[in-house]
Amino acid sequence: MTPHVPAPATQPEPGTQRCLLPARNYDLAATLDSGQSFAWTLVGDAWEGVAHQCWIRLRQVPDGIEATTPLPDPKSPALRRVGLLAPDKARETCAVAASGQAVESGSPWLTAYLQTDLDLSAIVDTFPPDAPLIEAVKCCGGLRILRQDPWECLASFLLSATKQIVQIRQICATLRRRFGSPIAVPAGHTPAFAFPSAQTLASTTESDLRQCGMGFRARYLHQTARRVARGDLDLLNLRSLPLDAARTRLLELPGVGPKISECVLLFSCDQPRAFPIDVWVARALRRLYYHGRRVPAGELRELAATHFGPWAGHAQQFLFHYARRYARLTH
DNA sequence: TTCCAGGTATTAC
DNA sequence: GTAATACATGGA
Repeated sequence: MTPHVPAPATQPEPGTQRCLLPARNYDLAATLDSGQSFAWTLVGDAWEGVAHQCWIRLRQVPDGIEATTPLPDPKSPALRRVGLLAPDKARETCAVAASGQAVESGSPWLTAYLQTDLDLSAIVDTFPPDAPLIEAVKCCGGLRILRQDPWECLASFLLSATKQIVQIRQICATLRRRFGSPIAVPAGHTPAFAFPSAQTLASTTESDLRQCGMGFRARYLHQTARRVARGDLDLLNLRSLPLDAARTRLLELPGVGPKISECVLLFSCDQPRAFPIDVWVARALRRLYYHGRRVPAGELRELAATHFGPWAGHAQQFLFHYARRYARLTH
C-alpha cells in the first residue's frame, strides 16, 4: 500500500529546524497510529508529538520522513533540551537553519526512534508464507515498529489495560500535562511536556495519579514507578539482557503480566521476537489460523513463539493493525 | 442503559 | 493447571 505523500513544504517556519530522514517502504501514519505509542497527534498533514523529551513534527515526504523541531533557546536553559542533534551540535547549526535552510545532517536519536534505517522488506521476507500474513502485509505495508524509551513504554502500557487506544492517549496526555516538564515548542504553539520520569511519578501519590482518569491502574503505575525509581530494575540495562531474562524481570513488576511485558520488550527493548497477544491479536490468530475455533490461550502463545520466526513481533504488529484497521475482525 | 476497551491479580474449581 | 471475577472510567 502506498502511503499518501503530500507535497513537501519549502521553508522551515521561523524558530525551527528541519531535516530529512531518508526512508523507503515507511508508512508514517500506520506506524504512529497503530497502538504502539500514545504520544502522537495528527495535525493537518503532519504528526506532532514528543520523543526523547523533544517536541517534533513529522511529515511523510517522497524520500522519507521530514522532521521539524524547535531551535534551542539560549535564554531558557530549562527548555534547552531540543533539537534534532545533541544540544551542542544543535547550536552550531542554528545559524544555518535560522537563515531558512533545511538542516540536512542526520539526527541519530530520531533515526533510532523511527527505525528508518531498518530494511523492512528483508524482515517481511523472513515471515512464514501463509495467507493471513501475506494479506496483512499487503494491506499495511510500510508499518514499522518504533524504538521507544523503556520507561515511557512501560508506564503507557500499564495504563492500557481494558482501555481504548484513544483513551490511553488521553490519559498519557493528562499525565504529561500534570507531571511532565515543559519542553520547547515553536513560537505560538500550545505547550508540550516531557513524559514524567519514574522518579517524578514515584514522588506523587496514588490519588494524584488517579485524578488523571486512570482508575485502578493508578496503583500499578505508582508501585512500579517506586520500584524503578529506587533502582530495583534498571530499564535501560534490560536492553542488554537475553529475552527470557528481560521478560522475567518485567514480570516481577506490579501490574505487568504476559501482554504488557511483551509490549515493553518489543517496543522498547530490542526484542523482535516478543509477541504481545491482546484481544485483537488473539481474535486475529483464532480467526485466521484456527478457522474461528475456540483455542486455549496456551496454544496461541505456542503458535506465537514458534510459527513467526525471528521477527515475530513485526508479524504481530501487522496482524494487529490489519485486524483493527482493515478487517474489523469481531468476536 | 448497557456494553466494551492493546490486562492483571485474585479466587475458585 | 485453567476458568470466572473485580478493578475505574469514558465513549459508543
